Amino acid sequence: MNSAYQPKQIEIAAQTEWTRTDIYRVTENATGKDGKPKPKFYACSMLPYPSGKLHMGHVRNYTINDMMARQLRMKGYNVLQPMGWDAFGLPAENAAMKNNVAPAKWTRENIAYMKKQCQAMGWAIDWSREFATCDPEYYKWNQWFFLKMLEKGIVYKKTQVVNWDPVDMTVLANEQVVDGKGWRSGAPVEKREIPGYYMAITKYADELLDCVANKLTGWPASVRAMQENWIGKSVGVRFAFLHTIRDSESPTTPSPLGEGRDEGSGQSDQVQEGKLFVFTTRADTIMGVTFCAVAAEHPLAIIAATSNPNVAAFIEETKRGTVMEADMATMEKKGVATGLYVTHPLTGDKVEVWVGNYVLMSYGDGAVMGVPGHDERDFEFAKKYGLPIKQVVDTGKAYSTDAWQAHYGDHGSCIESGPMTDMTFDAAINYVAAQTAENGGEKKTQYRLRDWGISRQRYWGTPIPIIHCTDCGDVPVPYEDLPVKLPLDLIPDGSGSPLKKDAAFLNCACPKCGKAATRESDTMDTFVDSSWYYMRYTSPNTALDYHDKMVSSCNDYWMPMDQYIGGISHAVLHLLYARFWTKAMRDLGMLKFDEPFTNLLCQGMVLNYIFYRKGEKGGIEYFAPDDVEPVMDAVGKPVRYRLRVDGSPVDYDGVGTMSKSKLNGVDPQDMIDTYGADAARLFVMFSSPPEQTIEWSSGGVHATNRYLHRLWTFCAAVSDATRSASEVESSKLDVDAKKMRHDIHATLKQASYDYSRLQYNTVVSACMKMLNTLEENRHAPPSVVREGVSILLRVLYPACPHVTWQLWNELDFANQWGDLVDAPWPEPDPAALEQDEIEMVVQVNGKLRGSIRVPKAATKEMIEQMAITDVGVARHTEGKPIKRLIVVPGKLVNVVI
RNA sequence: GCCGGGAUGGCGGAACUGGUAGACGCACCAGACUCAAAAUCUGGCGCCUGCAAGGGCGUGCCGGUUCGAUUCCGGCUCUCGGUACCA
Repeated sequence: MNSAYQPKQIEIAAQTEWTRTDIYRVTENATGKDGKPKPKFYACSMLPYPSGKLHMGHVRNYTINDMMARQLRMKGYNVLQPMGWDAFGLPAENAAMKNNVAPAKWTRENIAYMKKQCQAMGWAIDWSREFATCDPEYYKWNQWFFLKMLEKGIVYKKTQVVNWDPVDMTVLANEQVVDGKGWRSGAPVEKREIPGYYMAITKYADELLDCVANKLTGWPASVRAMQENWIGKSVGVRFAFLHTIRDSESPTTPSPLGEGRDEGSGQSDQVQEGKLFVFTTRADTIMGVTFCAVAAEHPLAIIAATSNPNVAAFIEETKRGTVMEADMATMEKKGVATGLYVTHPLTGDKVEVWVGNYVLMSYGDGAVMGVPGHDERDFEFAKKYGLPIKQVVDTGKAYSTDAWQAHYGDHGSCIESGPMTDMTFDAAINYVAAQTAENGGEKKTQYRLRDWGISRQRYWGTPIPIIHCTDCGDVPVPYEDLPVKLPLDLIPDGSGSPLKKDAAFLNCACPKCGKAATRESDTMDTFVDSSWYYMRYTSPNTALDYHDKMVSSCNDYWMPMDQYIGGISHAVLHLLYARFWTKAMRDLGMLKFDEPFTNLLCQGMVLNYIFYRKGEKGGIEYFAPDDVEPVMDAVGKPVRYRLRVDGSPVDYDGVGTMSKSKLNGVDPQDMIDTYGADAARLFVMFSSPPEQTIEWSSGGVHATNRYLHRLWTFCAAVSDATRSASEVESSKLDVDAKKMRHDIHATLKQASYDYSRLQYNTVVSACMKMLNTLEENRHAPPSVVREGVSILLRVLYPACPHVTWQLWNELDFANQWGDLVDAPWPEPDPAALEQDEIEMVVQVNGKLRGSIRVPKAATKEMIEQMAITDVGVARHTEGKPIKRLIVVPGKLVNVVI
């Protein structure tokens, strides 16, 4: 065999052979060597956005997936590992504007390049199942399912609030808002209400929550907690303050927000005449109400604004700014009195209505009762505007209205509460619900979760299959006319969707009356695409029912998915939408299971430095870290940064996830070109455990490269001597050979355990230890060396499939065990793990003072005797009485004095 | 703001259920080989102290539980992810 490791040559040869034999293609009827069906294992990663090049997050994600898939295949599973492209989305439109190229062309070219990179990485992907979400064959089913959900009432239309750029005259994504300003225009962003389609995920709130607790046992606890908190179930009372307020301009109460409301959130009758409904989890504090606060969009606020200029001005002011929750929650709490009064349902007192910017229209009824005595936000608000603060709950601790204290929000017993005085929390809640029942009051469950708005005023997405007819209204596109195809040659210009200006797309006939009509120009949120793509993979396009069904019959074999892998950034939105979508498909009779992902691994983010500069108009421009260099002070600490090309200054914005928009992604191609895919894969796996965030640094790739060179050189050196070595006979080995076998098998045991808990960085450590052991014992009996090499190659193979595959063949293991891809996973030999003597450490008062070697069969008394007579221990115990002796078998002795 | 993570040598990280802190590597230092460099090989490497044997300190900060705490509990700091139109 060649004496030098040549990664390029080896990797191309291996990949060529794998492609020739189509070795990673899987079917639903695979059988093992015993003729029995193999158990299936579906291991899938979140699909990449084709931004141009793979970045390190992709390499990490798909190598984790690949290690799992390859190891489980060796363990006898029928493993599916597919790949596809999340091809719709904003970055394609940005690239189109920047380079004057159509999103379709840009996307397709990126996919072609990134697919080559995937293949060069040697991932064991079944490419026969590949597709892109911008394929009409795929997004047709987004449209089909949208219409099915519309029929079922899961899809409905209402208004939505969006970020509006008044200069570019366009809707902005949250990401396109920087410091409250449009990213291109630099103009302050405003809120604007427009119509849109919604999916009623809140109808499933209870089931989604219940399954988090009872079915998602293979998910990380942190993700389950995040989903629970996101759904945010709270139990309380919804009741009304009565009033006689009327809009002076119209006889009936207006509904400025128009058509529907989130039915699941129970917001259907908030504008009911004469009643101001509020929801509260603290009905026990109802006697402490000193004001009511409504959102700026609330009907009472709108009515007040017609006659009160202060209110009108305040409502106008709240329109400034963005729709982002982080902005809403951190801004200064402000309000204005309306001069309107409602009646307290229990006391009959007059309570003034305020408009507050901290009241969210999207939660509950868009109105709250103000109890400054026991709610921190209300307390702040009351202090600011001089409203009365009244204590009505005794928490057993001192109370003063001077400053808020955490215990004011605790449960206790009611005081100064008239008929409710001395009531417990539960009694008070029941009492309020009963007393307000006559006017619609009731105990109620409220969710923080909102329905999913899917309409986007953008070009590069799935067209929403609706036709607007002046006579018939909104008409669904007939199923036989699907897909509504997206034109491929448009180039956006930054001022609204180009679909709105494309007559060929827009103009059509109404399916109902045949008159001229207009297509809906909004497209779907890309989370729609990612809500079910993993089921389309299971339906290979060779399947008979692939073209006329959303998912083929093969989906029943592969789903639910055994292991899903992806970034922690998707812990809530994507993973919640996918769960909802699955339940909706189930309810349409398409699936037999409730949850799509049995086990979930959330890999940590790969972070890199972020550099930017503010443009003249106020917009922001990002720079790639590779194009930036630091300027050092005398001590060698970076004080500022500049562009390499012209020395102009740029600002440093800390570290953050690698993203297309921030230009801080790192292309792995240089690493692959210099060291090969195996070294790159090994480096990424070695550098940290899968779930941990990593700050990118490339220093260290050459270490894994060095390791693979050492491995090759070692195998070449022992090749001739060990090729025809016999089986190990453990009883005939000398002490050194036994020790070597023990080390190899103990390390194998550890590595197998680490594979099972997906801790791949220590698997790599184990491989390094094994090579160290082999090198130190290169003159051991050939049978023992050969066994050691056979174990090392199989443990390393899932991480470095090319070099190990080549060595496996070179050393003639293939004849013995078969192709490495399907070779049996090695098991540690119990005989090799046996040890005659065990080393135990001895502590004095918990501090390490010595160590003893004890026979395997030593009794507790023998161990204690050896421990207290140890020299290092005696030095510290001299002259002091021993109070206690703690023996942890096989580990340590602690002498307490 | 709210929800969920994280913090261990100069650096990446290890330590499985409360039981030897720093495995495995990187960087660095010294030596070997070389005309020289690279590569490779050997040894050293938490901090302070000591000629050494040894001793003291040490897992973001403050406190607690325990024979024993990186690990459990309470309170902080900084940082990362998400926050519903980035994907």
